Amino acid sequence: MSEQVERTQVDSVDTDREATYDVMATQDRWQQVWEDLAPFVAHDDSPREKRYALTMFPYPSGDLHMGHAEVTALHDVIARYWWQKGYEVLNPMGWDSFGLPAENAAIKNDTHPATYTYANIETQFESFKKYGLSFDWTRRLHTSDPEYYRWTQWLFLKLREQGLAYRKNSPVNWCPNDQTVLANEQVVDGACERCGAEVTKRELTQWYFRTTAYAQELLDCLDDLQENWSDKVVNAQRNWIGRSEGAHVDFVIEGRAEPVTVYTTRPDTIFGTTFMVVAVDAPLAEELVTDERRTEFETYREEIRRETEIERLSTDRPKTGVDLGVTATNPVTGAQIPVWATDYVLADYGTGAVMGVPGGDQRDWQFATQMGLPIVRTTEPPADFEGEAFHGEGPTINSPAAGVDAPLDINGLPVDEAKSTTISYLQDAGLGRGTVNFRLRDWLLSRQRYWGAPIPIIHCPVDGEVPVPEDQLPVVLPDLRGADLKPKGVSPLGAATDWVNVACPTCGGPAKRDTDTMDTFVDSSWYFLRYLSPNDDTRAFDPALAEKWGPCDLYIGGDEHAVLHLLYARFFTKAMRDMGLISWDEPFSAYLSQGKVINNGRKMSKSLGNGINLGDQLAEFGVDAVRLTLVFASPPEDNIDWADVSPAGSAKFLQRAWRLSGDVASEPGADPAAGDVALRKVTHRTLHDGAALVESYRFNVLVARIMELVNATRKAIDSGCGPADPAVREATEAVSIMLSLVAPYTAEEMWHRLGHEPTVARAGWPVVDEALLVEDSVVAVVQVQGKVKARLDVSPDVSEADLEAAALADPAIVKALEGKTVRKVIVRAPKLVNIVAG
RNA sequence: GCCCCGGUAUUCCAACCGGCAGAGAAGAUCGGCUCAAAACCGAUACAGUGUGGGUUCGAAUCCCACCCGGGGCACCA
Repeated sequence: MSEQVERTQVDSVDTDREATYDVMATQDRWQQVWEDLAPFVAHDDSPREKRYALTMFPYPSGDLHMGHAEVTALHDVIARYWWQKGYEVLNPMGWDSFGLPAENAAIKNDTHPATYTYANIETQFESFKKYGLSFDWTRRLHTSDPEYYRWTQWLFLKLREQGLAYRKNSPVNWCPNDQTVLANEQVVDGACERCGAEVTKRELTQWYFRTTAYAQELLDCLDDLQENWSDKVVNAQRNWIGRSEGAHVDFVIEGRAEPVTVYTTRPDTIFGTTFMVVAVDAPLAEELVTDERRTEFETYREEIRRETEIERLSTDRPKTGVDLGVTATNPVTGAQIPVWATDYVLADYGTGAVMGVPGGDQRDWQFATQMGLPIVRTTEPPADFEGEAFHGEGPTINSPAAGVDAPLDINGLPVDEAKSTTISYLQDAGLGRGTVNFRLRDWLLSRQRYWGAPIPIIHCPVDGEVPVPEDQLPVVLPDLRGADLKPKGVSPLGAATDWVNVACPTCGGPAKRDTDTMDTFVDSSWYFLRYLSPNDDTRAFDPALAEKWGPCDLYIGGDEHAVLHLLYARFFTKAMRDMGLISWDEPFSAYLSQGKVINNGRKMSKSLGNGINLGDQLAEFGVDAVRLTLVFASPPEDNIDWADVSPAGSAKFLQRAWRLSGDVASEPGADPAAGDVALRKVTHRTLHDGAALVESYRFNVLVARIMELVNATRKAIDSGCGPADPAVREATEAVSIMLSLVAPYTAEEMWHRLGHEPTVARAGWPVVDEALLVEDSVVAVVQVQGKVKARLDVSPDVSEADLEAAALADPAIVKALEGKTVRKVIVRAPKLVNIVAG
């Protein structure tokens, strides 16, 4: 070979090295190619093993932001990995497009909520495509489409048939600003979760889903989910469901046939019950109050109703209440005790009535002190106890008190035994029974707003509640816009007279439509099933497809939905299973919660002026660098502080990786077996470990390992085996494939420069050569008293005896042991020897 | 108050079943390249793992107590 030719080759390599990677041009080129290739369409009839990857679909408010960028970047790592590993991957995306912001925007701009909604959806759709995600866009859906909410309404009717949707009158949370009721879950610290206004109570007839019917199962299944769900979320759900064990105890009321049942978790303290308290807003209080006390009671009740939740929840305020004028009989002591109404007892928890045990409950203590009621301790506190009520462990006392003749004696028993003994006694005597209670309430789903799925019920004066016949679904929203949507005391649908008045489907007489819409969490409780056949106009979803694709193998989203959305979707799944629509118990086999993107230690907000605009970041650093930054910054669950990370550093790394593809001097298909073994070992180790890292969601470490391989390849090219070695090609191809999970544009460009056809996303994860994972020699550490004194190069399969001998023969060890007696030698071949000497 | 999770170089983060505290990155300093700067290449420095005990031949890792931070529940009887 002439010198001339050699120099030309070198020159061309050098030119390539100097060339810079045109990020923006690359993005434009490959986006178009991918659109034509459609490599991520999931085929229902594929023989390959399925994987269902799901990310929480966005609400269409404006364009995508950093939060969307993070969750989808993380999600895409898994989805793309599954494709590379040979699975058929279902990875759909859509929009949760009903909701209040669109309605508020419509009022402000005098338009229809759909205008705002669908314009934003298009904006976000274009941004998603630019962002290079592996979504199957053929399955796109919007919950605000009549074709979608038709099936939301259908499911509502199915649930109603099962008795899982019902209407009841009760005090509910009311947001005076949004002019709508709120679910318990949407009230945070007494304020509306959405707008922050102080929530008040209103007595209204509303629709509920009977989530409590599944309370125990929702709790039990968490044990299995625990393995593949974030601890945080499992814990939050457990707390939310709030199971407690206790007893129902019946108290006979003077002059009343029916006893009043109370719920208590401490039946062992029953001897200390010196009064009874019922919730002031419970119907029971109204029933019990004597005529002499009625006026006083009603005044008090009005006072309480006017209070906001915030006032009611403040814990250190004085206890209030009214004596109802009746007495109850303590079932074990026979004592006559007064019955009071108060606001510190909740109407909708337990039975709405409580036995007042001031000696064992701080709230009762405060109440008793304030009202001058007697206090009896029933658990002996430790000698140094300085508090008021005592609810800890200790022997039971005064149960009964000295000299009192009672049918039950639990004195001296520890709390646990005292409880079970009391429950057995109550059960035998027909005075009560052991029971379980949940904090979880039924899900209030009615909303007095417009932009949601109308509840498909017609109210007929003759036939009552009549479901809209299935063949008349969907009940389409009337065309309202602008001022029609303003809160005015009656809901927008209620004011749409033409729409409201209909013929009763049963008798044909005049009737009215239900004027509420459903909470948007209903829409998102089943969308993962609609993705299976989003255009099927004959049914909500195909059970056969649910069988094939479900449940979701991984769901990624934010913790803000840890209790609401996830719990509701779990409830829907169980209900649908019991209706025979699906066979699985849980919708999401694994759940990964992603952290937030913050800036400078604070949440991004307009008022702080610390917002990071996604579009600006993409324009400055390119899609891949932003995605890489988000994936590399921290473990997925942790928050990312944008001030701590370096998208410029990511861009730099991508350049480094890209440059490798220009340096490779062997032809495509070059046999790597002939290549440099040292580099091949790094490549195969990285492929092997990389797969495990993805599967355990340690994406940040995966990136670090790819960086390591890039560094090793760079070194091999510059000062090792050189660019023509086939191991360099093998390594660079591996980088391209692994990088395709995080930085698809760069990976595709590299793949192309390596002489391959698109798309690298479907190239397949290279098969790892096990032989290359074995090390020729490893470093064994020799410690004396736990301190490292020598290192030995040994074979990985060295015997313990040989290793020990080698260690004791090492000059440094001999020196360290001078004048000492070896007492014990611990050998862990091939890694370590520890010599204990003295 | 109860329940979860976390605390490792200046910073973000690694460290498998207890076995050399450092994989990767940011920033810093120095050097090479350059008329110069950026980019690029190379080198260097920086922690004994929140605190105090315990178990162990050996602890970032396991146990106990406490401190700090994040999250959930909370007048739920």
